[in-house]
Amino acid sequence: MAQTVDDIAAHMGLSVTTIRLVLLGKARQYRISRATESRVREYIDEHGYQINHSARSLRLKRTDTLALIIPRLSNHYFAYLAELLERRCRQAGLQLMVACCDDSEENQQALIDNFQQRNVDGVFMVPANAKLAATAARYFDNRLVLLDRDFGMSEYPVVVSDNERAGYELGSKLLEFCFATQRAPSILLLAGNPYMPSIDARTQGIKRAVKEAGLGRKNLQIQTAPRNGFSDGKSAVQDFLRTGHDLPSVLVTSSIPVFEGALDALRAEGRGYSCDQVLATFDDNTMLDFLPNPVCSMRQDCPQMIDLAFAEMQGLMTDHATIRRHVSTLTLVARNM
Amino acid sequence: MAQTVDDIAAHMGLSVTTIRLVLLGKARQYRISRATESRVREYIDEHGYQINHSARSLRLKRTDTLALIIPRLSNHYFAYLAELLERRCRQAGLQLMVACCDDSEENQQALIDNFQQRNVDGVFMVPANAKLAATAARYFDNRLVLLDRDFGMSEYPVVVSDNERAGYELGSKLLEFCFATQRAPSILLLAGNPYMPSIDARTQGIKRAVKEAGLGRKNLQIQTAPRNGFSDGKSAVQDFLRTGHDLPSVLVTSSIPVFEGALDALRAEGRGYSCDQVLATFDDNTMLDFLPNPVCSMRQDCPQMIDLAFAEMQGLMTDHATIRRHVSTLTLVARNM
DNA sequence: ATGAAAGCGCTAACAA
DNA sequence: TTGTTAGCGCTTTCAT
Repeated sequence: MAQTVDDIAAHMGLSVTTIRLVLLGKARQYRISRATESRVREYIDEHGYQINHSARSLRLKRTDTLALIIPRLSNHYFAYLAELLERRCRQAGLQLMVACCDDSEENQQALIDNFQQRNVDGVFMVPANAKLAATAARYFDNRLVLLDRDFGMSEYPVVVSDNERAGYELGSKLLEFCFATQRAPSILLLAGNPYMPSIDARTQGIKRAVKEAGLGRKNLQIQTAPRNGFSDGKSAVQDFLRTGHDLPSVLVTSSIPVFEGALDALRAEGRGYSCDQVLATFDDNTMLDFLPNPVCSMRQDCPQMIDLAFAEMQGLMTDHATIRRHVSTLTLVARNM
Repeated sequence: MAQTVDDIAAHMGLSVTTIRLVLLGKARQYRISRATESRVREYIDEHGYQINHSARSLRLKRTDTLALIIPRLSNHYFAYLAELLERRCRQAGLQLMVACCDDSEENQQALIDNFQQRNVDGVFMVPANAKLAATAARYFDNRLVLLDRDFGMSEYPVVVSDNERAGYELGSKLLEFCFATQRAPSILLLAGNPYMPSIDARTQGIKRAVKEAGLGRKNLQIQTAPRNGFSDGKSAVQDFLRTGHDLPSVLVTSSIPVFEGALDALRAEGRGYSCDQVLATFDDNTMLDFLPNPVCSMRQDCPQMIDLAFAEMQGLMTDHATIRRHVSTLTLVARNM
């Protein structure tokens, strides 16, 4: 263990106050004599001093620590959010603790308990459901910012993407492409966990695009899956093919992991899959640029989302700012089309 | 703030010891009367109790917290390591703090200072250089496990992949494929930051494969870049093409971000790039399955690496275990070849 | 079978 | 211009 302020004071025959004022750089400003100040500075330069954060936290009832609860880091979207938020926190002198709940409600509750015990100053979270968000708000005295999923609770600040509009734009673009290239305007949407507001909004957006194009329900087939992972995409495709359906012109997935699982299954099953198959997904990935197919993706503006979320948190930690709902715009990225 | 043990004791007219013994489940085992125990249990069930971790840490000089320092989370390899380690720590009742140093030595030093002040019990890190590893070992009383990069310091436990052998296997496979498909046996290696031991080992492995195949230096061209990011891959390709070289049959990259940058540039520049271009990279990505080219990758065994690393840390935190160097084996994954 | 008290290292209020 | 002290909530040791 490093030296404490008491140690230094004792060794130098001074009081803790004197040492502390020098340490805080308040020496000149307040009252310490030049001589004393430089003596202390020298001693510290030589022997070093590292503050004990546990003690400071106990005293101040503040840990300068924030938490981020996400489903998983192996999903690039969440990893990128985590990277951006970690950097932002660090720049502000705060420590970020990242934890994954694997989309399990029990895990998320356990994490909330844990972060409460560890006295984190505030929490960013991708809520598993509305109830957990409410619990977290109570535990953390409303220093809570919700990310990615909007359960419609106006009591807490939330930062989401405009998923309905994204679905609409994506759907419109895809149908337009079908008409332009003499493809049948038929879409298969693989939706992981339709109970999540973000996934549902995306679905609704696509439905609206189909409807406004004057098309009907046979032009849009929807295959749902319990979650948003690789295996969900895979089994969704398998389930779809098993029913004897032909593959529609366009395949849309609700997230990158679902996209990967779906393509994996498609390539294995074969059945009419080729480079002509139009692919589309929500979220983005550089590798999509390199596929031979026509590929379309809706990219979320992660830097903006994190900026907004962090600003909200800063508001909550200082003045009790107004609670706001931020909706960030997605960008359509089209390749080979 | 939640209730403290003192609060509960005061409210119930008991002493803190009594409350604590019940809380710890040592009531029966020790001496508390059944009546008292159930009274206390009821009270706690009703009013709840969350331990104050700051106070506990101060007293015990132990935070039950570990740190992980990696270059960045937007690289899937590191994100996956982080996810696995976070889960492993959580299962052991420990908190993991993940921080990104962006491959900057100053950032890494700052993070080491920060984690020292926060009294973390141990640190996992991808060292930027040998000196920083030594510093960290001093700061954290040797509770340090190095990951991914082996600077040859036998004093500290380290978990790495067998990069030389991976390079050799990858090189051999690629040359073999060239012969089998009547391609000229020529390789271009794009190596991000050749000063990193892992990258250097990969390079040496490929060199050995070329040599053992009876080929010479004109069969292996190496273009280096300062780091291992997207822009490095991009500029490496641009630099290579600018010198008027033709693109060799095989393009190998030292990491996925370099791969992405390289392909991005290739597709833009055009010059002889097609689906016939053989591609290869270290590290793995599901999307590689979907490229039309012959693609080869060397996949690291992240779960095993994290198991080994965590076991080492547990050793360091209990008995002072022997310092070990773990070398994990990579798996070759070939597509369309 | 239960209680009291010291002390971890820091901060802030109050003395001198 | 500098010093003293209480107390944050917990754990541990020693008394009753």
